[in-house]
Parts: sequence; structure tokens; C-alpha cells
Amino acid sequence: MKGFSDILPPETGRWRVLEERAREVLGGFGFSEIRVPVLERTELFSRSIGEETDIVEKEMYTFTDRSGELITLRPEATASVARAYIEHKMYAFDPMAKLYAIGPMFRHEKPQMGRYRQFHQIDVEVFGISHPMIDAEVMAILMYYLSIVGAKGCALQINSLGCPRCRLPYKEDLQAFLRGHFSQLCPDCQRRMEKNPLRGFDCKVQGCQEVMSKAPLVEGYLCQDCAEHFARVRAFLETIEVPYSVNPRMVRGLDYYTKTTFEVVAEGLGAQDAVAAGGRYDHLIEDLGGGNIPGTGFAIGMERLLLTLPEAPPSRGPSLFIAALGEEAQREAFNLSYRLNLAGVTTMVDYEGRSLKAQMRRANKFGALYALIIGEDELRKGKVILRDMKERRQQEIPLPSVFEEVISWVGGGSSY
RNA sequence: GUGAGUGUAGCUCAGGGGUAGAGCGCUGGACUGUGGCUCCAGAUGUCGAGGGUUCAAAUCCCUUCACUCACCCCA
Repeated sequence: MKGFSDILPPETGRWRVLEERAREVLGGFGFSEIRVPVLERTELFSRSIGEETDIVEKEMYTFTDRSGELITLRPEATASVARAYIEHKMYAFDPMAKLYAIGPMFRHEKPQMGRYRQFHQIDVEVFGISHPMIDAEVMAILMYYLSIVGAKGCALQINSLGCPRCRLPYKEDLQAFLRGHFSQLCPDCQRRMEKNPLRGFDCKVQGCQEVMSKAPLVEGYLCQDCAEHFARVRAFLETIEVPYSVNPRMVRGLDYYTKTTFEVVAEGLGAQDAVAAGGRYDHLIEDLGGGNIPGTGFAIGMERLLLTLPEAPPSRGPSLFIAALGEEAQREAFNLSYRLNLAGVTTMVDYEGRSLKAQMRRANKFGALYALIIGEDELRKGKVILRDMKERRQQEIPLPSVFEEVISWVGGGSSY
């Protein structure tokens, strides 16, 4: 299906590494995993993301189920995690909750580089903390994670969108400014001027960029609380030496963001260059029917992150390949390989009754470290041959002690 | 939703009205019981799909689908 893809080996190995590192890093910082459903009531997303956003207006997989309920495949995770936090009264133990979720998201967009209809995110959320320290902490964790998985050329950009109180007058002034330059704007910007004037900032049309370069910025409109919050976020980032730049033109496509917003852009990703993005959402929980509880978080686009990372290393082979000749030897090979696999020595056998040559070729092809040759002659003498594939050396070992010998030679660790 | 590009073997791609190709990979042989290198042989295709033009279409025309990239949007 368009925009939906299979992830095959050895690619799956790269995914597992990303997930394992995420669990390690986040666990280390005191985050717990939460698993939420892939389906939610449509209303959850229209209320949180915003009725008039592109995501809700034209990108959601929405349908009615067999009982007539309007449901949607989640286009992002924050809304679901917030819903779970409220529904299970997680704030009752302590308002602070540090949670993460990993899984697929769905948006009906036209696929292109770094953009798919089913894509995967590592989603990180902190509820119950309004202190600017947590904004900086969350960004630092993100940058640390990106660095340990080997992402190159990542840059953190931050901005503050203010709260509804300071954003409203700003929006009005910006609209007034845009009306004054209406004829110089592209049709798209003219159209979204009333609903979403901020969007003009990331318009790529040159005329719009010229106009927008003179447009008023949120900066000048932040109320004292918001301005101070932003200054302190920056100070905390500097304290722990997390490099960042302020991008006063950064805009978000989801309505719930307040105050701090941030984005990590990476080189070489094509048009979709945001690897991760997030920010503060102080009214989301309340809007969803919870208490007055602030929140902050981010999501990492796993496909995009993978695009910035090196190719998968060639997969490692089995520790041992058993080449058997004849019915009797095959039975011995079957028995041995089963027991060795149980003991942690990844062992392969041939299932087709091939010639010894062909079996050795397969041992080599799959990258086996050792080969065990059980032939009819050896069997009669009660011996087998253990061959070191790399050193090209082999020796006979007595059949009764093969199991122990192989374990001591090959070792117990699996190479998969 | 708009625009452009590409669809030929498992993969990367050449061919552009007249017998379906290369490299890599795959299977086997040379080496009758020992892998990588070399050499030889072999298998694999509805030439994306449907329709049209033609004595003849992978090739030209139309339609459609898929993939890719960009716009838009976003992770």
C-alpha cells in the first residue's frame, strides 16, 4: 500500500538499536514506557491538535467502526498519552509523570523522502512540571540520544510561541501587517492569513520571504512570564552546554503548543529535514478535561533519524554450520544443532541433502565461523571434523565429546 | 490536492518497431568428501497493467497503477 512499507532484515536490526538505545537513555533519566492504542476517538485529535490544522482537516485516517463510532488512527502520540494520563488519574500519585512511547503513527499524506503514511516515532512527554528546567532537560536528553545513536549534522533550534494571552495581540498585529502587504504574498499565504498567519514564516516563495523578513516577531510580544520562562530555558541549556540557536520564525503545525517550541533539523534529509520536534503544551491536559497541568515533550521521527545514520552493517552469520552426509549423519546433525542452539551456539544445518562441497559453500555464504563435518566414514570411526572457517584449519574430534568440544571451541555466545 | 521523473531477471541497469540483454546474485560443475579466487554451464521475466496502431510493439499512441522527488504539510 502507498506510504506503508515492510521493514526487512538487516534493516530491522537498525530499528532495534534505535529502540534499545531510547529505552536505555530514557530509562536512565527516569522515564517509564507507556503503551497506548493505535486507535482513538476522532474527537481526541480534533480537540488536541486543533480543528483547523492540516493534520485534522485532511490527513487523518478516520472512519466509523462497526458500532458506528467515529475513530481515527493516531496521527501523533501526545494526545493519546495525555488522554491515558488523565483517564488513569496518573496525577493522583504525583502530578509529575515522565513517559515515553514508541510506535507507528498514521497520516494520509503523499509520500516522499522522509514522509510516509505509516511512520514511527519515539514520543517523550513530561506532565506536571512548569519549571523551565524541564524544557532544557528534555531537549538535552533528545540531543544526547541523537548523539549516541550516531546522528550527524543535527542542530537544535528553539523558539517561544508565548501563551494565549501574549499570542493573541501578536496574531492581530501580524495579520494587520500581512493585510498591508497582501498583494506581495503568494495565494497560499493570502488564503491562510486569517486562520494561520504564522505559517507565512516557513513559506518558501521568495516574495513572501521578503515580506516576512520585515514582519513583527513573537519575541516582542511575549508577556513578562513567557519572556522570563524563555530566558531561563536558554540559561539552563547553556548551563549544561547544549548548543542551540534561536529561530524566531519557527512555527508549529499543532495548535496545543505554548511557550517553548523546538526542532532538530538534520542535513541531507531533503525537504523533510526535521528529525525531531516538540515543545511545551501548558493547556492540553486542561483542554482534554484534566486538571490545570502543564506538559512538555517531543517526538523523534524514526525513519528520518535512520536516514541520517550509516547503512546497516552486514549481518553476522551463525557460529557453526553442520555439514552432514547421509541419513545417519543428518540425524546426528539435527540432534546436535538443536542442542547447540539451545545452549546458545547459533547453528545451521543443510536441509536439502546437498554435496559436501555445496554445504561448505553455504557455510561460507552464511558466514559461519566454524563448520562441523559429519560424514559416513567419520561416523563409522566415531569421529567428526571441526573446521575453523577463517583459519582454514580442521581437526578430528571423537563423536561422544562433540557437544562439549564445540562449546569450548566456538563459545556459548550467539553471534546474531 | 498540484507538478515532474522513473517502471525491463532477486538487485543495479542497458536496449527504443523484427528471436529478451549485461553485471552482480542464485543453482550446479571443473575439484567423484572441504568454502572464499578463477573458469565453465544452467535457471529465473506476463519488459508494471489494460487497451489501441501495425504483417510485427518492451519499443509508437491512449488510459491506468506503482515507485521516486518537489510543492503543500510535518516527525
